[in-house]
Amino acid sequence: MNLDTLKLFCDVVRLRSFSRAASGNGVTQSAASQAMQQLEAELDVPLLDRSRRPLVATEAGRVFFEACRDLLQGFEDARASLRASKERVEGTVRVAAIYSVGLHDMSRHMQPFMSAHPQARVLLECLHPHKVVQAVLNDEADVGVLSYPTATRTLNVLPLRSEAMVLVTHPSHRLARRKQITPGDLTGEKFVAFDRDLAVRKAIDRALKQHGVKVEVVMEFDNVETIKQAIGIAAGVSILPRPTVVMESGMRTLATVPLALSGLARPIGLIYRRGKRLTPAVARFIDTLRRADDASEDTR
Amino acid sequence: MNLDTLKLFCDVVRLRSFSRAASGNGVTQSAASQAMQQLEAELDVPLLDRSRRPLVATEAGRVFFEACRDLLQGFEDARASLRASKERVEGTVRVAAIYSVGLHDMSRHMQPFMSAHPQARVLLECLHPHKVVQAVLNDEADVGVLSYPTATRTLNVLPLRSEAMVLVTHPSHRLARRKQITPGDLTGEKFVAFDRDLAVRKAIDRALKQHGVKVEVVMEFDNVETIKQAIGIAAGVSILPRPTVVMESGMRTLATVPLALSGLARPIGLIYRRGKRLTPAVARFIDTLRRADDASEDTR
DNA sequence: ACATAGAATTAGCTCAGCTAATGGGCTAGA
DNA sequence: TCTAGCCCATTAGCTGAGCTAATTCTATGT
Repeated sequence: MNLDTLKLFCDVVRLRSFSRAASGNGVTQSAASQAMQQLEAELDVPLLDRSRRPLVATEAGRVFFEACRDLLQGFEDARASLRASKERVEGTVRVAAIYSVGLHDMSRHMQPFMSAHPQARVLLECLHPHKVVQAVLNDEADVGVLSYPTATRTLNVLPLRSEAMVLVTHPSHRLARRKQITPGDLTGEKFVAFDRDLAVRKAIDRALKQHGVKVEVVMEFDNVETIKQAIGIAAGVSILPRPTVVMESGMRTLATVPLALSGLARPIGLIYRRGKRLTPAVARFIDTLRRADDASEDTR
Repeated sequence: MNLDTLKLFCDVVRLRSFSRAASGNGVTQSAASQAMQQLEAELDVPLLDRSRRPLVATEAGRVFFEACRDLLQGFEDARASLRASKERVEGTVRVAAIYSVGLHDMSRHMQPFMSAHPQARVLLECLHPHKVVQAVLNDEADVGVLSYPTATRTLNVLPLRSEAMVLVTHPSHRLARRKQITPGDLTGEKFVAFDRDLAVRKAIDRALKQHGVKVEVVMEFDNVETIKQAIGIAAGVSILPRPTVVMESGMRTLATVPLALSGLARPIGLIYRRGKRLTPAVARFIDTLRRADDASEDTR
């Protein structure tokens, strides 16, 4: 059962003529005649009364004509809505980012992309690190931006930059004025840490242990914002990526001190599904991100 | 664009599997794969995300799936309603009859047909003679029953019977008591005639003229009932088919006298479109009619 | 009755779409 | 991490559904 046949049938009924309907559909009169006979055989009902000139649809033919009309209309509608949704998705980039990157950097990087591609849409969602990975795996996001990205069988990684880690303290803290500190200065300090299951926590712990430093963990949080608030009420110090505290540092609400802990830096990367064929919009978005981070490298 | 392909697509989405959908539709996995690729190419949109196992529909795929679902449902509905309408029409006989036959005979003939074929439906419509022909020509009736039927290129005739014509008078008329009359007895009588454009009028005029009789036409009507009413008020006499006045004759409200006008009789016949293939129901109905009229022949 | 337009029929061909066989990529379980 | 198994993609080759061209048949108007 072919939609072209149904279209042909509708035209035959409308035009009351096989030959005109046929030429209208780019086939011969013979083809139309055969198609209609086959249709009638398939449905086992005479649809057209050929004993009159010009031919007319039978009762059944009229019923079927109405139905076909609606059917074809419905199909065209579906096609149209598909085209529309395609346009929409084509120009859309769905980004899942961890809080600390999303809140500080993404909006900044998105500006040049948006102005360069006005037809494109960027959907940014800030999530817990684990959720970022899940979102990309479930194809709820085209790309994910997170720290300490790890490639898997299904995920590709594109390193973006490496963020320097600094000591962050309350402005009145004894170390706040120091130009530089050594690992040993931190011994015994009250420390506001990341949650144990975060990669950044493990990296910091490893670095401290490597330098033989032992701190007193007083609080644990899963995001930078809350840690900053804790430092703000002088609950302790912490080690955070520099880009996440530039604003507070500038406003003197928090103090930052460069840290000489070898190998401690937070790598930021971009992940996407390995198999996935990237749309032009997504490809250009990734390009924009890489370009921006190459220009303002913020390592060490 | 094939409905089978759309069905296959729906099954693929539902079952989340090419191979299961394929075997469900009686084709190989290869065929399904090719069909889906072709569908996606046709619509220029990826409908299925094959990079995950089990596969899932893309956003566009889900949209199209919904549409296809409705489409296929709609088609099946149309098919079903077609089947239903076929059944209905199959068992229906649409009869168009002239008043004088319809009112007196048809209901009588229909009884045995209906009881023999309880599933059948008979629609009887009583019309003006010209309208009877039109109804059959326009396929608004399967068969027509009328007097003086004439075959044409498009109409076949099946003679049913020939009705004797009798003189009909008011009971108090001077000729009412006569056993038999000769043509000459009618000379100068006030006469209630059929309309000039009716075949029966022409037949009566021809017969009277043939016997050199001249009557005084005082009224003209296009149907037997009105003529009978006119006779009932003693407006004049008339010549009518005997079957149309048996009741009035029995009740002595009108008088009937046998008429010796050679060649004057009203033939009743059945007409149907020449090209038309008669349904079993119509064929059996015609059969019933012929049988009944053979049994109770009412000629001369 | 004839002419004409338009549908049915027929024979033959072409390619859309199928199968069978094979190759490649997820995914799971050791 | 490696491997087995399942599932989809790909390819080559074939078959018949559906097309065209040519002819015949039929309804209708003159």
